[in-house]
Amino acid sequence: MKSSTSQEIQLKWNADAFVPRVSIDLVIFGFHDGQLKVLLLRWKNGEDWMLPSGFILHEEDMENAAHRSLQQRTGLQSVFLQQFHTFGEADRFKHFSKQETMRRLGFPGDTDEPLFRRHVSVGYYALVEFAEVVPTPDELTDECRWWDVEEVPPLLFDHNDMIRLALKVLRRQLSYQPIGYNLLPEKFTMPELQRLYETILGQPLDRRNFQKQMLGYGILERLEERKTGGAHKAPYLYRFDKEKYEQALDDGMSTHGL
Amino acid sequence: MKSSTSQEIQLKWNADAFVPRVSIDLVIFGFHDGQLKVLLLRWKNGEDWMLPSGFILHEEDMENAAHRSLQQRTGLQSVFLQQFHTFGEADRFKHFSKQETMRRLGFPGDTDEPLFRRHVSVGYYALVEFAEVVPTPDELTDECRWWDVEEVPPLLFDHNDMIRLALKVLRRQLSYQPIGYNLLPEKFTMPELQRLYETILGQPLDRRNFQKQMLGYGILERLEERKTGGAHKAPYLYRFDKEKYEQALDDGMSTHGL
DNA sequence: TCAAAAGTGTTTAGCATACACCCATGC
DNA sequence: GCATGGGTGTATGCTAAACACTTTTGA
Repeated sequence: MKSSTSQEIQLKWNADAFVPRVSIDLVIFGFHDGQLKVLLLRWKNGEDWMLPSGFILHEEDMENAAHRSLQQRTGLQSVFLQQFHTFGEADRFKHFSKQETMRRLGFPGDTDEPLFRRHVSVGYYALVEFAEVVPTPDELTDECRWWDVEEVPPLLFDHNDMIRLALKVLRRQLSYQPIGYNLLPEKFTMPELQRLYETILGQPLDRRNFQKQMLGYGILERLEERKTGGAHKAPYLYRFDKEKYEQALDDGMSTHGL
Repeated sequence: MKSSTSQEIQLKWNADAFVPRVSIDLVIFGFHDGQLKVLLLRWKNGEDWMLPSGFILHEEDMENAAHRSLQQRTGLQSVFLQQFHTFGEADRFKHFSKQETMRRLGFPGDTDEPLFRRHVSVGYYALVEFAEVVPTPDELTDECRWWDVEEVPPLLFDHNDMIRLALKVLRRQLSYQPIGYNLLPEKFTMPELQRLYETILGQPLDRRNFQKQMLGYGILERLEERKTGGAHKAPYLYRFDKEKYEQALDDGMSTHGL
């Protein structure tokens, strides 16, 4: 753990550019290798991991700030992004105290570092296509990579709570509106889609019922056979009907249709 | 519209005591006379109405701040209070521009009044027992009273949007968890409970199915007959089983069980 | 030819909807 | 006694859950 003074870091992060006291935290979900993944950042010169976060520019809509931050970490432009909870506890330091956290992150003493002032944080979760993401650290972090949701280490602040709640909301959401458009490649098989659902829900589903349900939504378009190396009967490929998919999303919930 | 300088108002509202840039807005629902009501405040010396709002003390949890503000407006201590959305648009002035709003509220010129700086606002909705509320204006308002949800006038800021969304979330919530504990007196009849549901949902329900569904939740306790002046067959009185009610709430959703 | 994965259709059960009859009370 | 509101039970239908057989393919 090398020394890096708070000055050093402050230089690269201009607190004045942003609305103070409000932050955005992103729980970015991806799906790969039959596992649900979440994107985490490792703080400079250390072993501490955290969620990607962002701040709101003075004249910027918060939702835009969330999209912008997501874009900066993943390279992705338009994805499923949903506000799920706002965290407003006075003390949001969980595994380590504020003092301890500052020390670990290279802010010695009790400087009045804007980063460590009390923040209210708005949590968003995103569903993105794993293969298209280019994980990119920011000015404060050394590394950005996917973690298996089941293997997330103790994170800084209350970020473990955030992931847990995001997952809870995601699971509920799954039951009344289709999800998958942003988590899978353009063409996918029904078993792949099913595995995605099973992974998110954490429980096995019946193949036949699943297929019926999905097709029942009327948002899937079937293509031709799938050839590739699969060592068994070749499954069909499907594609989402963007139009109808969006429709189904709106019908379910949405914070927009005020 | 009398003159009241911004100084006059600022004196009574100490912005330094609170976390800046974050506000809390409360959509307080009550039920009376077969109508869903919402509690509104009228700004000093004017005709402009708005939602009760609050701010977070520096060392205070946001949820506590919401409860505290609610307590101050209603006198009620423990009620159903739920965060439903955080509003983060850069410009949250709807019916009137910022300039116009400041003028109407007695802040002439473009003083840098903390109240009118850009805020991110966390919306909570509350369900309270109408008869127990003592509507109480705050330092910035002259009047606090109930409005029929259907007859709410154009409000300041984006407060009409907030009510609309709160109602939407409340309706959805109603479908997967019981509600009513905080909106009705301790003892109530099944038809009363039904009228509450019908009012919230904005549609008539079948008496018999409604009763079955409610009793199915296993959260109601039936008492003896109801005597009073009702000009027809006396309906039974019921009471919520607090234990089981709380249980049912937790089973449904909840932002707590992280 | 066999195991493993995928495609398809039928039965069943639970819950929500629709609906009808009897009882109490005030005018 | 009749209109109004309240109490209760049954029939129906739809959707979700449970379940079995056939087909393809590589080893």
